[in-house]
Amino acid sequence: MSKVRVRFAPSPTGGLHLGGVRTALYNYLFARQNGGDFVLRIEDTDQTRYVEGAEQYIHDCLQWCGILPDESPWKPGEYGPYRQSERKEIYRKYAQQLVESGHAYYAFDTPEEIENLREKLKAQGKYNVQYDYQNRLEMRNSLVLPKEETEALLKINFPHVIRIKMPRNEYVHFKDMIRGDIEMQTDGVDDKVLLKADGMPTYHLAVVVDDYLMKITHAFRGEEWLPSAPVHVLLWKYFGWEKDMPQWAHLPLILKPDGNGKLSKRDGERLGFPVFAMEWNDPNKGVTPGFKELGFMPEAFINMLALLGWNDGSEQEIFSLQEMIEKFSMDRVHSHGAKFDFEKAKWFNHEWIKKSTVERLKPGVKKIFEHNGVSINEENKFAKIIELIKERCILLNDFWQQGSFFFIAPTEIDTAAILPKWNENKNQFFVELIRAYSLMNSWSAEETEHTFKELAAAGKLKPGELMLPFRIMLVGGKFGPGVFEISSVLGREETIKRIEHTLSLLK
RNA sequence: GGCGCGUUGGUCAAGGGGUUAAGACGCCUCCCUUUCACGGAGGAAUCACGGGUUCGAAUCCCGUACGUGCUACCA
Repeated sequence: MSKVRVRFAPSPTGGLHLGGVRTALYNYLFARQNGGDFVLRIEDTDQTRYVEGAEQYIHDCLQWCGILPDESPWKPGEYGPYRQSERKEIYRKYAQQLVESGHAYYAFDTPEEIENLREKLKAQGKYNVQYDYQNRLEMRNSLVLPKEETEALLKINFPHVIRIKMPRNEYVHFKDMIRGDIEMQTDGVDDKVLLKADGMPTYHLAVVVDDYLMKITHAFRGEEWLPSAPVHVLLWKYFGWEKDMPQWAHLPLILKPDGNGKLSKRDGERLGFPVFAMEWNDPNKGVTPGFKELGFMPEAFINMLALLGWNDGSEQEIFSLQEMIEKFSMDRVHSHGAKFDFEKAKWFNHEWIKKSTVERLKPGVKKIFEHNGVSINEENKFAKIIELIKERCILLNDFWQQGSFFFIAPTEIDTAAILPKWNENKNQFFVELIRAYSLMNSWSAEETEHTFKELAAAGKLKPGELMLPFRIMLVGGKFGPGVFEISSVLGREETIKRIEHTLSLLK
């Protein structure tokens, strides 16, 4: 049994969306689980859609997710190059081999001629408007042209493609790791172009040749590839590589949360959530933020993604990468698409924030604070703050909203929430509280609470009615952890200053 | 239109001939907390439809409907 070898083959045409990351993740899990290799290959044969910088971006996304493969396109590697544009010559050689064996042919039809064919078929009311066994003999290709003419055209480099000659009325069988045995008839598939006029291969030729040359044992891709799978299976056969054909798995689609259809970038914009792992800066279309920028932890992101289409059969929902490697199995991946639910995605992140240690959270949270103009000098105090507020943060960015008041005195005090029940007795209480606090020997949450309650009892006031005003004085509004915890972190001086400030506002 | 794939609460889903049809998200009620969360208890809500097979079907088979994908010199 040869070593397991999988590949992830994105095309550098835009941001890395949810489905792409999930395909990469499943590839990664499978490879790690079996002690195999995970190859990253770049499908950049469509030069019209190629976007500068997308390769590096894909690399960065996978790195952020923690699932970078062993061999990247930037290292030569054992089976490189990994950019298909750099393998151009290889594909031509194999395509010609197919022509020689009679499974493919040269086609010299111009785009207009193809268009004419389509128009003609439509006019005849034909259902299948495609270049196939029914009409290939009426077209301009090496099947009908005399040998000399074909050679002459090739010699003058007349624009041409190489098409596969799809057999008529044959059945192609293959096994899908998720769907089981699949049988498809060849008639439904047209004579796919294998090599384009610009010399680049199409996906159909490139996957087969690359998977063979790179010794791929398991090929996982989106469900949208299922209809053209017979072409690929046939190609493996025509090349005589049948025994090396990888095992297939066609992954379910990720669908729009509302309505129907595949999740797209537009849906994210429309519904207000990201669809890319990381911020994607399209040179033509501008910046689209990703899960990372929104404050997702990579652990939560891949956990959520993995569970969108797979579970281990237990009630467990929170998995670390390591646990996923241990428990993942392709035969428990669903065969149907799943609608993406952003609320659930946020729940995963919340769970991960709660479960993460302060040490894990610290660097990221620190960056957010620094981004907001607060530099962290006291590590211990910062750690205490994170511990105090992490359970109420759903996204990493919430740490700022939940914790900024520890560093910056609130500029807006919600006095409207205090005023209705405010009176002279309460005012007096806080004046005395300031004095009592300034006389305390030490400063802890327990002690400030004790002093607070004692003073309230002395003034015959209910502590409960005083705690809300106190909270608002310290944080500006009705939120945050326990008030005495807050004042203990804030320190005596700052606590008193904030009480005084609000008191002056209430006059 | 053709072909492929699919269909368990609003969403993610377990379950693969006998179950009171798990669990999670979201929603609602209550408790805890005189903030907000966290936590705890409870609630509403589901086997697309029609035929078979069977003593018995969410589960197996067929059909229909619906959804989705492909039907490019895009991947």
